[in-house]
Amino acid sequence: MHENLIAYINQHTTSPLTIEEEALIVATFQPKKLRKKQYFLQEGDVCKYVGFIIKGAMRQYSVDDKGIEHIVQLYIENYWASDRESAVMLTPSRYNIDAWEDTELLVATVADMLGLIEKLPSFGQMTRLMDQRSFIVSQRRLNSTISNTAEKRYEEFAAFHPQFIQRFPQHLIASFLGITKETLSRIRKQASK
Amino acid sequence: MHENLIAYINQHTTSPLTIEEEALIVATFQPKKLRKKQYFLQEGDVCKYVGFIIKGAMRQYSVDDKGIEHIVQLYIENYWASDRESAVMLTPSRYNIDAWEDTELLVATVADMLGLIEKLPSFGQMTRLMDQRSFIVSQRRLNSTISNTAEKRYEEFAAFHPQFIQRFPQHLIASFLGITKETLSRIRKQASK
DNA sequence: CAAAAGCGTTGATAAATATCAACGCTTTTT
DNA sequence: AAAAAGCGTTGATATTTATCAACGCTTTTG
Repeated sequence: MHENLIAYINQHTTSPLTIEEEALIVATFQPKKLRKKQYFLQEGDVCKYVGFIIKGAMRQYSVDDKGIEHIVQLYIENYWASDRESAVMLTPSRYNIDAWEDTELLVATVADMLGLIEKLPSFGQMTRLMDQRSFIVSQRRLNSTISNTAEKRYEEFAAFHPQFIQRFPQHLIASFLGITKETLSRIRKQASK
Repeated sequence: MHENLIAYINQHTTSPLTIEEEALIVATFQPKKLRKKQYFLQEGDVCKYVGFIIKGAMRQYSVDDKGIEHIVQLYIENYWASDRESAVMLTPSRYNIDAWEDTELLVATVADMLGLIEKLPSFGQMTRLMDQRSFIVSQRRLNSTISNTAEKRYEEFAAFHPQFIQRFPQHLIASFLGITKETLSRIRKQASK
């Protein structure tokens, strides 16, 4: 169960975890299963947990006045699910996070994460890298959104994230790209000619 | 000159810098002046420097096939200017960063920054916080972009970033929001009624 | 197994936004 | 001081994207 997480940490650090450190990781992260559609975080709650996905797929989204969902993040295996904004700022979340497929997670509290960062240099290094990469990916996506047409955005997305295309239905991809499902359907029709 | 930076670090850490640590900061960060329009980073170069703005204003932008600039970031006093993507991944930057006003910076190399993070716990703490906040701000902006109309996006931006509205011309704000200057002009006209 | 919900597609139409061109005003450059 | 460049605005028009409604197919649910 925890092997994936250990391997993941070791891949993202310069010095691998010692046996004792591994034990601390195992003791800290609790396995948890979510059924499809089950919430991991609900809008309005302060995010107190971080989940590492062992198996499954999740999504993070806001809901506007009209009740329309807007996907800000898609998660699959080896991704960290949580609302960093809420967890860091200790503010109520503007997002929901739920399971799109039945999902197995390893869960730690935000407080536990801070403790691990203190105690394990490797863990601190890994989370720092995650923070940096999250920003990088987000900025790229932002740049793509303000620079490109919907069509180009979809092409780029499909090229760089084929895993997501296979895994999530089109209407979620459309939402992630900031367009309607109808528009995406038409874009794909055009492109296939 | 370095007082702003020292104060900034102390504001973003739990334990203030010691005298020795302050000396190390001062020794590491070199003052640098940029004239208006001067580049701090050019597209295609690997970002090797990080600049803390003492006085002035800068912008970071990509240029598309048609030669149109798309602003991904605006910087003023107490902001850190750099392309994190290029600096972390060691890849050629897709962005330009230049001075919008005459600007005074304190500059360190990316390598120096890594050294400081190793040596000074406070500095490590501060940069971690910066990484987290950058992501948070970016994700908020992304959510706003995919969820709202141009009008709402501008309202939100004006409400949360009045400093930028005063400091940068409208066509840069428009680009930052992902719309044309004409559209922003019309939005403002509407809103003023 | 039947009913319902989820998904992708298509058509007709409306709304949002971009494009192109022109103008007046201010600031910067020569 | 004159010329050029930068900025914001407006009008006319084109393009992109959203909205609303309907349909067929598949998957899930009762």
